[in-house]
Amino acid sequence: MGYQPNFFARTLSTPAQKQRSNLVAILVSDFSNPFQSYLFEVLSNTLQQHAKQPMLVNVKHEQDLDQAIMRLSGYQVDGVVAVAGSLAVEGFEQCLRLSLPLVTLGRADERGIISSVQTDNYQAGRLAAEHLLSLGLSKLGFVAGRNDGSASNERLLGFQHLITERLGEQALVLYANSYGYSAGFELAVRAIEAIRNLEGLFCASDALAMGVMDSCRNVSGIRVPEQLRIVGCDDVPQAAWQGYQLTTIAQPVGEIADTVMLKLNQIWQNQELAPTLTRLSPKLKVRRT
Amino acid sequence: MGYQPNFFARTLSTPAQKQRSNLVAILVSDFSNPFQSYLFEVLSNTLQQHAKQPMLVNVKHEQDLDQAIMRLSGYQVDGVVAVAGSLAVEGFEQCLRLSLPLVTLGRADERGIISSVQTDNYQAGRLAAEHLLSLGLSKLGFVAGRNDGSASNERLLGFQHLITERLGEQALVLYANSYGYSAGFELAVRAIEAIRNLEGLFCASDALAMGVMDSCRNVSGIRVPEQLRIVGCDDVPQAAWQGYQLTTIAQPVGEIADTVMLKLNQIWQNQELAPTLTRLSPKLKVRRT
DNA sequence: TTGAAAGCGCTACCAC
DNA sequence: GTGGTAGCGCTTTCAA
Repeated sequence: MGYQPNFFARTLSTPAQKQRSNLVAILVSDFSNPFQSYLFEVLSNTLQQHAKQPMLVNVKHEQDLDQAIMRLSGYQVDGVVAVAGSLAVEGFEQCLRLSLPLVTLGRADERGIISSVQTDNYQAGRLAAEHLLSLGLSKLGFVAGRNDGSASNERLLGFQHLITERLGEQALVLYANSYGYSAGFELAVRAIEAIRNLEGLFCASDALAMGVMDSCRNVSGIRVPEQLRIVGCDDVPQAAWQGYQLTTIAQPVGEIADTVMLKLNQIWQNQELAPTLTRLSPKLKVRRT
Repeated sequence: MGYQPNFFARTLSTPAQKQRSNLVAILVSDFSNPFQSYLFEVLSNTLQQHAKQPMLVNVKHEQDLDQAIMRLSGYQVDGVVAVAGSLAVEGFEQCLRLSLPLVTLGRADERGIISSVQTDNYQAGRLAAEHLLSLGLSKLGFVAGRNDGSASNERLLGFQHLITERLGEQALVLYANSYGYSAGFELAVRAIEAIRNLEGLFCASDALAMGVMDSCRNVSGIRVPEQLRIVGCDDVPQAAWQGYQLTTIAQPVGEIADTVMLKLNQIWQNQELAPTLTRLSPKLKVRRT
C-alpha cells in the first residue's frame, strides 16, 4: 500500500552481518575511456539485477581516492568495485583497512592482497597474433597503450611470443602511450612510413584501432582491411558499427561482471576469504572477415 | 584521525530539512544512447563537485519505474534527476507523491507539474537550417529520430520553418524512428536514392548522423562533405573524432548540468517552489567547415 | 501470537 | 560551555 521502509534505519538496527545497505560503489577513474564506460554500464546493470544499488564514484585524481573511500564507508556500502584503469592498485588499501569488500578490474594486484578479475591479456595477444598469422600475413605491428599498467604490456608479450614462435622474428612496436582514439589517430599520422610496410596491426584497445583506421583511410589513403588488417582489443559497442566493423579481441564483459558479483557474494556470505585473482579468457571476434 | 560518521544515522536523527543524505539519484532509461550516456557522465561529475553522491538507476522498462522510485525513497535520496529519453514524463509522478525533488531532462512536462531542463530544440532546428542555407545549399533533408518524444519533432519544426521562410519550400523528411547509429546507417542504405538528390542533411542526433555518414561513404560512395553536408545534433565526444569531424548543433551539456544543480538547490532551500521549465540555447559547432 | 522495550549511531536540546 | 538524554525508524529480543 505504498509504504517504503527506510533502508538507513534498517542497516542501523540490524546485526551488521545479516542485513545490509545493498549499496555497492563503482569506482571509475576515467570515463572518457570507452571501455571503462562500457564496463561501468554492464557492471551497474548486473548489480541492479542482483538487487544492489550502484553508486558511482568518479575519482579523477589519485589523491582524492582515500577521501572517496572514506565517504563510501560513511554510506555503509556493502562493497566496492574498482574499475582501476589509471589508478594504482595500492590506492585501494584503504578499503581493506575499513574491511570494505573490494574487487578490482583492469589492474591485478601483484601482492595478492586484493581480489581482482582480469581478462587474460597475454592470451589476448596470442589470439590476435594467431588470427593475423592465419591470414598468411607476416609483416606485423603492435600499437601499445598506456605504459604504467600491465594490460598493454601483457598483450604485447603474448603477441610477440606467438609471432616469434611461428615466424622467428619480432613484430614492430609503436607507442601511443594512451588508449584513446586521438592517440591512435596521431600515432598513425606520425608513424605512417612504418605502418605502410605492415600487413597486420594489433592495437592495445579498440579506440586506438579506430583512430589508426581513420587516419589510414582518411589521411594516408591506406585501404583497410585490403592493404592493412587491423585488430583491436576490448570489443566496445562501437567496434561493431558498420563504419568500422573492427575485428577485435573481446573482453568477456558479461562474464567479468558475473564474476565480480560472485566474489562479492562469497565475501558477504563467508566473511573471511582469501583474496583471489581470476583470469578470464578473451575471445576473437572476427568482423569484415 | 580516520573516523567516518555514519551518514545513515545522521539523516535519521536530524530534522529532515536541515541535514540530508546528499544522495542524488540519476535515472537513465537507455544507456546505449551515446548522448544519454554522455549526459550521465557530465551530470554525475557536477553532482560530485557539489558534494552529492550520484546513485545510478537504470530503468529499462516503464513498468519498473514506480518500484525504482520507491526504492530510492527508501534510500532517502535528496533528489532525482531523470534523463528521460525514452520514458514518458507521467511515470515520474510517483516522485511528486513522495515529495522527492525531481528534475527531468530530455522531455518536457506539458502540464507544468514537473521541473525540467531542456535544450531549445526548435532553435536547434533553426540553427541547423541557418548553417546549411548559409553555405548556399538548397536541397535539404532531415532525418527524424524517435517519434514518441518531442525532441525530434521540435527540431524538425525549427528546421522546416526557417527553410520555408528562406526558400519557400519544405525539406525532405526521412524517418529513422530511433536515435541510434544503426538506424542511421540502415536508413541511408534504404533511402539512398532520395539522399543522392540532397546537398544538405540535418540528423536528429549525432549517432544518426554518423550512421548516415558511414553508409554514404562506405556503401554508396557519396563523398561527405564534398557532395553532401551532414549536420548532427547533440555534440557527443565522438563527433569530434577526426574520422567524423561532424558539424553539429551542440546541446549545452555543462549548462544543463549546472541548471539541474541550481534547481535542486532552490528546491532544497525553499521547500515549496513552483516547478519551472528552463530552455537552454544550443550552439552551432562547425567542424570540417 | 502479539506487544513492549532496547539499542543501532548520531544530533538536538536542555539542563546544569 | 559541557554533559546527559531523548528520539530519529527500524529490527530483534524477551515477556506476557
